[in-house]
Amino acid sequence: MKFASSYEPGEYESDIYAAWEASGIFAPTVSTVPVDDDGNGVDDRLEENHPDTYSIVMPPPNANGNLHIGHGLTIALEDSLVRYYRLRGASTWYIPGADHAGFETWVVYERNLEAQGHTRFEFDRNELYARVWDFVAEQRGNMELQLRALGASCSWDDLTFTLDENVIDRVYTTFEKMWNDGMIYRGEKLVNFCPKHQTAFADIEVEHKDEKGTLWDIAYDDIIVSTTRPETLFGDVAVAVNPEDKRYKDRIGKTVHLPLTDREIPIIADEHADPEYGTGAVKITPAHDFDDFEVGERHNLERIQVISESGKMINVPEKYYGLTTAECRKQVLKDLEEQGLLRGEKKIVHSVAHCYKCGTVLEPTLKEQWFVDVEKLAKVAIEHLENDEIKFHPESKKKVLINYLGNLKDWNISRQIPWGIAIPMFHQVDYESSDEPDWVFDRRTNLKEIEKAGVRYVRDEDTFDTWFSSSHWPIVCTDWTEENFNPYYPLNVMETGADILFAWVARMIMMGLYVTGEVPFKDVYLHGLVLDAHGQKMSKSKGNVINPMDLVTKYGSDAFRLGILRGRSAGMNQAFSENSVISGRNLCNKLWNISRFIQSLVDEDRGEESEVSIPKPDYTTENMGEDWICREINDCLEQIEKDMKNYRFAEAVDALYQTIWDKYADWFLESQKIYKNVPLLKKTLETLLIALHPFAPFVTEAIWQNLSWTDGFIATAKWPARLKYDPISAEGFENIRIIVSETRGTLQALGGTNNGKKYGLLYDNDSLVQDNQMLIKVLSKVPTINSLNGTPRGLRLALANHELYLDAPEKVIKEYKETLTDRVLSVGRELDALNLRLRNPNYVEKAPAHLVKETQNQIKEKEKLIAHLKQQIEYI
RNA sequence: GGGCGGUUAGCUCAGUUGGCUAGAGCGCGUCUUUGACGUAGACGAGGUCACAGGUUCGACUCCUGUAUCGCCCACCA
Repeated sequence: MKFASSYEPGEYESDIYAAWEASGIFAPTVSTVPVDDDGNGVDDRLEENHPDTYSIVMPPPNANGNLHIGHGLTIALEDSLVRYYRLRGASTWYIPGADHAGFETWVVYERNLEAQGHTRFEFDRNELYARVWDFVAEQRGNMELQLRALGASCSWDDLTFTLDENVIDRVYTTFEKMWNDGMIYRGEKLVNFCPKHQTAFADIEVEHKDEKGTLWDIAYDDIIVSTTRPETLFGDVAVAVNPEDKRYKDRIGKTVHLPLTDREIPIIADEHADPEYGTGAVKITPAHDFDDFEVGERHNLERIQVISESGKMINVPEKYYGLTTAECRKQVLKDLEEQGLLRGEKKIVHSVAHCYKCGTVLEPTLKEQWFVDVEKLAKVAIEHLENDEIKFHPESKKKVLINYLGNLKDWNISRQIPWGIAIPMFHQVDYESSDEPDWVFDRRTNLKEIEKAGVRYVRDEDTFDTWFSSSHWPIVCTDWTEENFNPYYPLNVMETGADILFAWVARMIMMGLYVTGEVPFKDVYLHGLVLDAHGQKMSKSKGNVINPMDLVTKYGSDAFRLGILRGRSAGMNQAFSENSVISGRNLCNKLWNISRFIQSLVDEDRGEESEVSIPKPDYTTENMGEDWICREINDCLEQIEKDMKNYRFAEAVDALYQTIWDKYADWFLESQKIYKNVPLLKKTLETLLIALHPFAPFVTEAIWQNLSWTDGFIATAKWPARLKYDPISAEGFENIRIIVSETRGTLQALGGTNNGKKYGLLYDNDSLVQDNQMLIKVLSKVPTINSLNGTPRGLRLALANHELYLDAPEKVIKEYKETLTDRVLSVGRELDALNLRLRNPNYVEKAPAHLVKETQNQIKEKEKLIAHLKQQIEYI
C-alpha cells in the first residue's frame, strides 16, 4: 500500500526536496541574457507573447548562522508566493543569498579569538580578513540545509554571497560614481563609537535605553551649569545660554573660568540652551556631545578631544590623564566638591545610546569617516514613493518611510572592522610632495599601497557599512547591468521584516534609483515580529525562543508553514504557538487520508471499467452534492487568487482549510459514500492539491507522487481552471445541508444517547427529501427514512420549508417541549427585529432594494417557522 | 515632543468601498469504534466588538474625544 494510515512527513520531505532540486525546476525558465528570436535586434521579451516573470530575492540569512523563527516566517511567505506564481505559469526566480553579516560575524569571531588568548591587534587587516573567511567557510552550509528543509524553492545555482566578486564590483562602481558626483565626502564628525568593538555605527544601529543618571550643578564662576557628564568638562570650549534668557543677557560675550583648569571660556548665546531646564546654562563640549558639536559648528568653536577611542582621558591635566571616564568622573566630582564648586545634584532618567550588540555605552567620538550626502538620494526616493511606484503592505509604512527619508542625516559608511568590503580609497603618504589629490579612488583594495602618477598612496583600513552593500541587493542578485534589458528587475516584491524598513528597504530604494533609475521592486511586503504564545518578544534571556527546525522535525515542514502563516497580517507583530503548527499537521494528515480514500475508490472503480481504451472521460456532475462542491471549490480558488494578489496569506490558507475540511471531507466525501463519481473525485482532489501546494509543498507532492493517475511534479503543475457545474443544483444542496444539520441537532437535543440509531425520519409531500432520501439518511445517520402516509406523527423538525418528522415516542417529545418553546421565543425576537427594520420608512426608502426584499423574505421564513413550531407545541 | 499601530469569545486572531443571526483555530462541555482520518466525526456553550459622543435608514466598520497597551523617531545639559 502506498498510503499509510497517517502522513509521516519525515519519511518524505528530504527525498522530495532532493528530487525537485535534481530536476532543476526551481531555475527560472526565461534567461537574463537578451533573446532575439526573430533577429530584428530587439529583445523579444519586451513583447507580450513570452511568459511572465516573477522575481524575488531572499533577505540573505547570516552565512554561518542558523535560521531563527523570523527566517521561518520569511520563507513561508516568500516561498508561498513563488510556488503560487510558478503554478500560474510564470518564470519564477527566487534568488537565495548568504550574508557575511559584517559586524555580527566579526563579534563572534573576535570572541573566539579572545577565548584563544589573542587580540585583533596582533594581525593586520588582510590576515584578519582571511582568517574570518576561513572561519565562515567552516561554519557555512547549515542555514542552506535549513532553507531546504523549509521547502524554499529557490534557484540554488544563483545563490549570492554578500562578498561575491560581482557584489564588490557593483558596490565599487556605485561608490566611484558617487565619488565623481561629489556625494561622498570625508568629514570629521562625531560618530557613535563602541569602545569595546572599536568601531563606529550609523545612527540607525544605535539602541537608546532610558537609564537613571545624575544631573550635577557646577559653578563656572557665578554661572551654574548642569551636566550629566562632569568628566568632559576638560573639553568645554564655551557656556551657552538662551539669547532670550534675561538672567544671563548681560553676560553674553564675557568669559568664565573653567574649573580645575586655568582656561577662560566664552559665554555664548544659542537656542540650544533651554531656559526651563536646569539652570538654563549649558557647558559646550563639541568633541563629545552631538548637540554641542552642532553648537560648535554654529559658533566656530574649537573641538578638544579629551576621551580616547579606548575610553581613556587624554589632553587633560596630568592628574586625570589616562583615567577611564568613570574614574575621571569620580575624581572630578571629588575635586569640585573640595573647591566648593559642586552646587547640587539631582537624580534623573535620561536616554543613553548603547551598542546594540554588547550593550556598552557608546561614546560620541570625533572621527574622520566617509559620509554619503543623502539629500539628493532621499529626495529622489520620496518623489518616486509619492508617485506610487511602490505598493506597500501594510500601506501605512509608506508614509512612515517618506517621513523618515525627509529627515535623513548624512550616512556614515565607514566601519573599523576588518570583516567586510574594503573601502576603495587611498590617501597620499607625503602630503607635501605633490599637487595630486589627498584621496584617490582605486579598485585594487587587495593592495595596501599603490602608486599613481608617481605618488604613493596607502589604502584606508576601514570597510563599508553592510547596509551600503546590502542596498544593492536587488541589483546584484538579478545581474542587472547598464547594457541589457532584464526581465527580473525591478523585483515583483521585496518581502522582509518591518524592523529593517529604514535600514534596508529605504536604502535599497535610494540605491536602486541612483544606480538603475528605477525603483528596485514593485511591491513591499513587511512582516512583523513572531512573538511567543503570550505575545511576548522572544529572547534568549526569557527562554521563550522557538526554534523553527525543532517544529519542522516534530510536525513537518508543511505544518510549520501553515501554522506560522495563520492569523498573520502584514506589518503586525503576532503571537505564535505550537498549537497552530499542530493544527497544520492535522490538515496535512486530513488531506492524506482524503487522498487515501479517493485512491481506494479509484482502485475499485478500475476493476469495473471495461478494458476497451476509450478517450479519457472528462468529469461531469450528476447530483446536487457534486455541483455544490464544484461551486465551493471555485469560490475557494477565486478567494486564493484575490488573497495572493493582496498578500493576504492567512486568509488564503483559511479558505483552503475550510474548503478541504469542512466542505470537501465533511460533506462532499461523505455524500460520495453513496454516489461515487470517480472522475469528479479525481478532478476535485487534483484541484485542491494544487491549490494547497504553495503553502504545503511537501504533503501535496507526496500525495501527488502516490496517486496512481498523476504525472510529473505537482510543483510544476498548472494552476487549476474553474470547474463546471449547475448553479441551481449546487444551491439545492444547501437545503440538504440544512435538513441534515437540523436532524442531527434535534437528535442530540432530545436527550438520551445514540438517538441517531433509534429514530427514523418521516417526510410528507416533499420532492427534495424524496429524491435524496438515501443521502439524507446516511448523512444524518438515521436508521430509516420513509414517506409519511396518513396523519403526521413524531416530532416535527423546525424547518420552515420542509415537512419532516423524527419518529420519536411521545414521552421523549414531551421532554423536548421546553426547548421548542425557547426556540419560538428566540425566533420571535429575531422576527421583531426584522419587522422593526421594515417598519422604518427611511430604511425602505433609502436602503438598496435587494436588502429590503431580503428582509421581507426573512420575515416570511421566520413567520412560517414560528407557525410550525407552535403547531408542534400544541400537538404535544 | 512628533508619528504609527492595537483594544472583537477563556487564549491567539480574522472581519477588504457601512448592510444576512459578528467568524476561525485552540481550549471547554455532551455524544459517536460510521467504506479514509480519534492527528477523527456530530452537536453545543461562550461576545454590551475598550469607553463616551457624533454622522447615517443602518456603525465592529466612518468622524471626534477619552482610557489603556505597544512600537518607531527626535530630545533630554
